[in-house]
Amino acid sequence: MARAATTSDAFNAVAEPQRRRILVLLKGRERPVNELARALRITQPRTSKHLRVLREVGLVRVREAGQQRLYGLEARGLQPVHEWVIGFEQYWNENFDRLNEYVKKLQQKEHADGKRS
Amino acid sequence: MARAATTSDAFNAVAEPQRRRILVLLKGRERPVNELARALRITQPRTSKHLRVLREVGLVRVREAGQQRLYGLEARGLQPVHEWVIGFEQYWNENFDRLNEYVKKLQQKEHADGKRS
DNA sequence: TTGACATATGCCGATATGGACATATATTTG
DNA sequence: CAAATATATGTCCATATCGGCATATGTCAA
Repeated sequence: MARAATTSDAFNAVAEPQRRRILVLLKGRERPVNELARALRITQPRTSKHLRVLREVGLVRVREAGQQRLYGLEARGLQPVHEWVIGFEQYWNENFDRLNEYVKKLQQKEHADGKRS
Repeated sequence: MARAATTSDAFNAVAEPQRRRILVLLKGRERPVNELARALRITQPRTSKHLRVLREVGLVRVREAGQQRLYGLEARGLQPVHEWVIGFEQYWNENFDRLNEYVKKLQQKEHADGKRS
């Protein structure tokens, strides 16, 4: 077998730096391809290809506007990523460390109390 | 130029399904390589390679324990991902839509009041 | 219709990757 | 030390990409 396809879901689409930048640029307002290309300082073809990936995984939508196409953010597609990551929040949060210590102390106390009674 | 390296940051490390599963398995407790391999039903070498990637981007830490190595979650490495994604929350949240409508109505009201006064 | 402008695609080259296998390296035991 | 157990690595294969370039497709204006 070979390398697994990587441009098939939001996680992979977002793994590409340029694509992340595109999404950031689309916050708030739609933009035509050339504008994005200029902003990112990359060629138009490359921009179109990234946009295609983003479109295929549902992170952007297109709207025809005369001779140009306006790309807009489809943020809902980022929810799976958010939900997955948020599942780890408690593990990096300082509060978690404190809670952990607290629980530890509590257990020691319980232990002591247990012995005592 | 050629393809950009993809296993150099958390975003890319997490783009791989198996690696995501490994991280999930490491929530709460450390685990030796073989246990992970069995749980994921993938070969040990493959598991070690995924762990290497995760280690290089700082998402897991290793601890020698006799003849085995215990891998533990280093959730802090996921913060950049979380922070990036959270920046889009308002755009997918329904509340945002409601807030938007609310603001719009408020502005109309202000407008009306302005006219009236 | 022709020309200018905006995008999308196809093709090629260089390289990164995931996976399977065999094997090297360590550590613990007998 | 030798055997067993646990991991890490190197090699080979097939394929997925990213990027550049040339070019096809589509749209609007004169």
